[in-house]
Amino acid sequence: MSPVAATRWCPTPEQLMILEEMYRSGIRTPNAVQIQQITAHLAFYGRIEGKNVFYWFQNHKARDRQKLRKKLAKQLHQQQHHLQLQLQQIQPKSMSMMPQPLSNIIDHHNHYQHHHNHHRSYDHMSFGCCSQGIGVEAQSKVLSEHYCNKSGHEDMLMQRPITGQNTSYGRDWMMMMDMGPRPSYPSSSVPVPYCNMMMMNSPKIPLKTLELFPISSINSKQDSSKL
Amino acid sequence: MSPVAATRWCPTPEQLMILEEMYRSGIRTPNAVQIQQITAHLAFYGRIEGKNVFYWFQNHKARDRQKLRKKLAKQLHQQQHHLQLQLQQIQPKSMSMMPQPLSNIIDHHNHYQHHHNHHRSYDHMSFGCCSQGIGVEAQSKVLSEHYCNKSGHEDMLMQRPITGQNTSYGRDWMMMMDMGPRPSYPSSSVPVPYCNMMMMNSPKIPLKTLELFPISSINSKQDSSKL
DNA sequence: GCAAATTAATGATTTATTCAAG
DNA sequence: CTTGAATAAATCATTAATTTGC
Repeated sequence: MSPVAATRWCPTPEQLMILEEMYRSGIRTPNAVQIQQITAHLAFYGRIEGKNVFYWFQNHKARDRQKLRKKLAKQLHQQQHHLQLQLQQIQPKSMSMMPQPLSNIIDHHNHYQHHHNHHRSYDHMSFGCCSQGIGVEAQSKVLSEHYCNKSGHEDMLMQRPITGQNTSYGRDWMMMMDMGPRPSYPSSSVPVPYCNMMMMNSPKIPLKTLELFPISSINSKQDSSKL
Repeated sequence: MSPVAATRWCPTPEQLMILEEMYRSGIRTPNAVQIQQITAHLAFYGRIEGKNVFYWFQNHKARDRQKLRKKLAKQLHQQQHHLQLQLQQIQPKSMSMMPQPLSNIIDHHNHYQHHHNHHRSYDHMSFGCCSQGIGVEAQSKVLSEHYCNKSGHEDMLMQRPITGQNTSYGRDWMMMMDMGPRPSYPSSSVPVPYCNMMMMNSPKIPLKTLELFPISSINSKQDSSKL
C-alpha cells in the first residue's frame, strides 16, 4: 500500500499563503469550478484535494466569524450595562425586565393582551416579513464584510438572487456528476432556474466544457434570460 | 440607487446581538413604548423600524417555544423507552429478539482508529519547498472512498474505514471533487505565483496562466461574487 | 538540549437551521 | 406541512507549538 496520504492534509506554506491571499481578496465560498481550479494550482506545491480547499474556506470563514463575534460581544458587553440601565428608565417596573426564570409565567400572563395591543398598533404594517432570499446568509455576509471590508462593495454584498437559490456548491456538484453517470440532459439546456445573473457566482456549465470554450457567452445568455 | 431599503430588514450583527441579549434577559413582548425605545437604540447600528423589532420578538419567541417543545418531546420519548426496558427486565419474555431501529445503536460508535504510520508523509513535502512529486497520492484516497458507498448496505461492515472518511453526505461530492484536482500537472506548467488569478475583481480578467486554465471566462464574474 | 506532557490550531465530520418548492 | 438544498455552527480528531522535568 502507498506509504503516504493516510493522514489529513497539511498545507504547505505556499499553499497556505495562496489560500490566505485569496481569502483576503474576498473569496469566501468558492464554487465547484473555482475549487477545482484552486486545487489544480495548489497541487503544484504539494498534495491537495478539492475537499481540502473546500474545507479550508469553510473553516476559515467560520473561524473568522467566530473571532469577530467574540470581539463584538466583548464590545457590546459594556454597552449592555448601559442599555439595561436605559431600559430600566423606560419602564422601571416593567415585567419585561424580570430575570429569565419568570419569563414563561410572565409571558403567559400578558401574551394575549400584548399581542392584541400590538397587533392593533401596527395594523397598517405590511406583513411581509418573509419569503425573500435574504436571511442568515446576509447576516453572515455583514459579518464578513466587517472583517475584510474592501471598499464600497456593500451593495453587492447584500445582493442575493432575490428569488433564486443561493449560488452554491449544490448545483455544481450535480453538474460534475453529470460527467459520469448519466447525461440527463444535453449540456446546452440546463434545467436549473437561473436567477443569479448579476450575482455572478455560479457557472452553471457542465464541467466538461470548461476546457473547451469560454463560458461567458453562455452566461450572458442566461443572464438575459432571467430577471 | 440608494443601497437597498427596498428589501426586508436584515439585522446587523450588533442589532442582532442586542436583541438576543434583551431576549435572554427576559423581554418577550415589548410594548409600544419599549419598541420605540429599542428601535431608537438599534437605529444607531443600521436601518430599522419598529415593526422589525416587533416581529423579531414575535418570531423569536415562537421559535424558542418550538425548540423547547421538541426537546421535551424527545426527553419524554426517551423516558418511556427506558421505562419499557425496565419493565421488560422485570418480566423477561422474548427480549432477545426485540426488533429495534438498529441505526440508533449502530450509529454513534464511530471514532476512527488511529494511524500512526504517517507522519512520514511530510518527508517529501519539505515545508519550504515545492515542486515535486505530487500527483500520485490521490489515487489511494479515491480507492478507499470507493468502498464505502451509499446504496449498498453491505457497506455497514465497512463503516468507519480505518483511514478515514466517515460515511455521510459529504463524501459523495467529495468524490466528485476528486475528479478534478488532477494533481498531474502538465510538465510544462509553471506555478505562476498566482494568488490573484482567482479573485481579480476586475470584470475583465487579465491573467497569465490563461493558456493552462480557462479560468478567465468563469472567474470574471464569480470572483467578485463573494467578496 | 530532549522528549514526554500539555495546550493551541486547524483539518474533517456531523448536526441544526433556514428558505422555499412541492 | 413536508422536504430538499445549502451552509453555518458545533463538534470531533490530529497535528503543531509550547511547556515542563530531567
